[in-house]
Amino acid sequence: MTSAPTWPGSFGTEPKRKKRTLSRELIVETALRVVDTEGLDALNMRRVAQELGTGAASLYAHVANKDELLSLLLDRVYADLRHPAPDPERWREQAKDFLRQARNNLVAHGDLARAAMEQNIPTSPAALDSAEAMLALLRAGGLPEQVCAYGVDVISLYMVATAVEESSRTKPGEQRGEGSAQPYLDGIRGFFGSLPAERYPLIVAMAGPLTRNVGDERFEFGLDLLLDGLVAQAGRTFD
Amino acid sequence: MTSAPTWPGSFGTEPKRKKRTLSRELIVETALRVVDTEGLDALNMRRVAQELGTGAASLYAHVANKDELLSLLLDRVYADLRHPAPDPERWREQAKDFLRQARNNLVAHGDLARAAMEQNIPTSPAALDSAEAMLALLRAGGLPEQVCAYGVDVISLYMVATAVEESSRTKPGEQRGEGSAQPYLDGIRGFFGSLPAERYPLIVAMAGPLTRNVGDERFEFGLDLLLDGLVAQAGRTFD
DNA sequence: TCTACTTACGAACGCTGTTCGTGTCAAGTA
DNA sequence: TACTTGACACGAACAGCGTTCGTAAGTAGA
Repeated sequence: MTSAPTWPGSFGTEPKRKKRTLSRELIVETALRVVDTEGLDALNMRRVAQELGTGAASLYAHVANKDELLSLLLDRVYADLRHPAPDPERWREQAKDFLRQARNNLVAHGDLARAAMEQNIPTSPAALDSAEAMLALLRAGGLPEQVCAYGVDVISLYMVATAVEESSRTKPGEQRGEGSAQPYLDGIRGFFGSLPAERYPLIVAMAGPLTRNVGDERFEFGLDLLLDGLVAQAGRTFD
Repeated sequence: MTSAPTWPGSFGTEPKRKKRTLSRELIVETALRVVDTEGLDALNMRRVAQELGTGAASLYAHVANKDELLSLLLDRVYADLRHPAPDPERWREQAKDFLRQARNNLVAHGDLARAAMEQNIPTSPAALDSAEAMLALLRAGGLPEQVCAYGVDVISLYMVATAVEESSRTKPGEQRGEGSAQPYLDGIRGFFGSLPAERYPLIVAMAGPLTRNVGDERFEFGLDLLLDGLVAQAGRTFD
């Protein structure tokens, strides 16, 4: 097919094509989708730009750099949390529910948790809301201020660390499900069991318990451990 | 100065220069030095090769890739740990000593802890030795098998996570010391204090306790919390 | 001496984050 | 209406990084 000739400056020239419109929110949502489907390591400026039908350089009008994009991603995810109204009679169960929620929320985005590990101090709006909510629950439980202050740190570290741990057991972009970690843990179990027993008697003997994978049992164990341990610090003094 | 002419194949030819000799151990030690002085982000194959007076490609005869180098680095660091002989009468104090040792050992290498976060299951010789030692201590305390199995996971996560947290408060390559985290925490304290009190009443009111920085108090708090909490799980049943 | 294997390592490749320079568009002003 | 300014869009290019490929050198064994 022969293309029609183009006449410069002729009457009725076709109007210039409108530039596409980006926004910070659009970029963040797109980046989150990339992480969800392909994992954190697949997230790069070109990949996000490709999804948006533009070039990587275009993103820099809206986000300073990739680090900022990651911060925005995390804040976006933390914004999905619902904060309970503290009830002194039920603070403990509320705390556990909230932490389950927080962890599931983070785990739902696969290995994004790895980025969360590097930004543990809450500085963004949603993360601060989350920290405030957790503090409120611990205070509702009547724990002393300093115990709550240190406690919220320990608890947060645990929550994020377990999310990282969980994500390392599934493939990037893969949805976490009942058996998603099983193949990995089976492999570890086999590895533990095959170690030389004279050097690692306990690991070999306990390969099964070490790699036990029953729903959220491991996380729940940690929650009880943390809260029992926290309550036990109520009488602690600080110089 | 006019250079002396070079005669090909002449008598008394100067012997060929000997190729330098690398080794996996040398590469690991060099990489560790780079991390110690410049931080984890400065660690790359070219940087290590430069320190060794060679090219990055040379390293690949000894390490498969950068990931393997990181694994070797961590194993190298874990190898510095001394493992206590468990004493049932003192298992708890021994556990705390061991964890202090493990954390200080990791923290001594600055932000290398971030790499440790991504390899939480012990698979290398030294890490396995460490896990075995920790298990031995918990078992010496008479705790049930499954409690020890899950406990060693929680404790390990906490130890590594706090090392990561610690490293995020000092500059890469900077030695951790008494006041190294103070400027950072002062900044956070100021930030917390300046937040809108109607949205964040507890964070604003507790800015001081939240950013309290007294020696290893925060870590020690976590140790007691964890061990108290662990002991409290002794009677727990698992389906 | 020759062969085979191991190690050493430069050049080059693909990928990633980011900057620079140019173009486009919209709003405001004269 | 024409011009100016600022914000946004975005290709080309740059520097840096992990890694591979091909070639060279050294060593051990036959």
